[in-house]
Amino acid sequence: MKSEQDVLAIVEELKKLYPEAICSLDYQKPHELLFATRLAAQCTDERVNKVTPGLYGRFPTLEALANADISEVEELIHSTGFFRAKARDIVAASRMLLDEYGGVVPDTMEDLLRLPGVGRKTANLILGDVYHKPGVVVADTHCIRLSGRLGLTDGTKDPAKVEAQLRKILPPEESNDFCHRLVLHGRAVCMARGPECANCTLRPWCDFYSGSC
DNA sequence: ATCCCGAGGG
DNA sequence: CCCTCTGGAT
Repeated sequence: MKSEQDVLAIVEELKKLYPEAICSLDYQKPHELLFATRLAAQCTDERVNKVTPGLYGRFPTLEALANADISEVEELIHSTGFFRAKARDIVAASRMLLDEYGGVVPDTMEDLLRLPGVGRKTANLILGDVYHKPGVVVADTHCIRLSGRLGLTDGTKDPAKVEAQLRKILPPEESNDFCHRLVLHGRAVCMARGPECANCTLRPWCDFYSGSC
C-alpha cells in the first residue's frame, strides 16, 4: 500500500495542479446542489448544467418542485438520462424536505439517506460542500478509478469500501477537497479511456504508471 | 462498445 | 455481489 509520505505528496501535488477544489455543478441553493447531483448519475456535469437553469427557472423554490407535474420535470431533465426515476425522486424528495425538515436540507448522513434518490455520493457532496464537515470522502466514478490506479485503495470498485479506505489515510480537513481534485484530474489527464500518463505529474507515486501504462 | 462526480432493489 | 434504469458523447 501507500506510505503516509506518498499520500501527502499526492495531496500536495494535486493542490498545485488544481488550486481551487471546486464542484463543477452549477447551483445557488443547497437543494439545487442536491438535485443537480441526483441528475449527475451516469451523466456528465456539463450536461446537468445545461438542464438545471431550465428546471430551477420553471420551479424556483422547493415548494414549486414539490408540487410540480412529474411529466413536466421529466421533459426538462430528459437529456440527462434515467429521467423517470430522477424526476420522481426530485419531486418526492422536495416533499419530504418540506414535510419533515422544514424545507432545510439536512446536515447528517442518516437524514440525507432517507431522502428519495439520495445515496452516499450525493449525501457526501452535501456534507462537504454545503456544511463543510471534516472527513468527507466522495467516492464517485473518478475517485474510485484514480484511487485504484494510484494505489490509495486495494482496487475495489465498491464505493463504500473506497470511502472507508480513503478516510483512513487522508487528513480529515483535506479529504473533501482532495476528492474534488481527483475528479478534475480524472477529466483532464487520468481519463477512464486513454489516460495521458505522459502529461501526469503524479507518476512518481502511481502504481498504474509503474505497472501497465 | 464504453463512459459520464449513482441509486435502488434483489 | 448482481441487475436495471436512460440519454448523449466519443
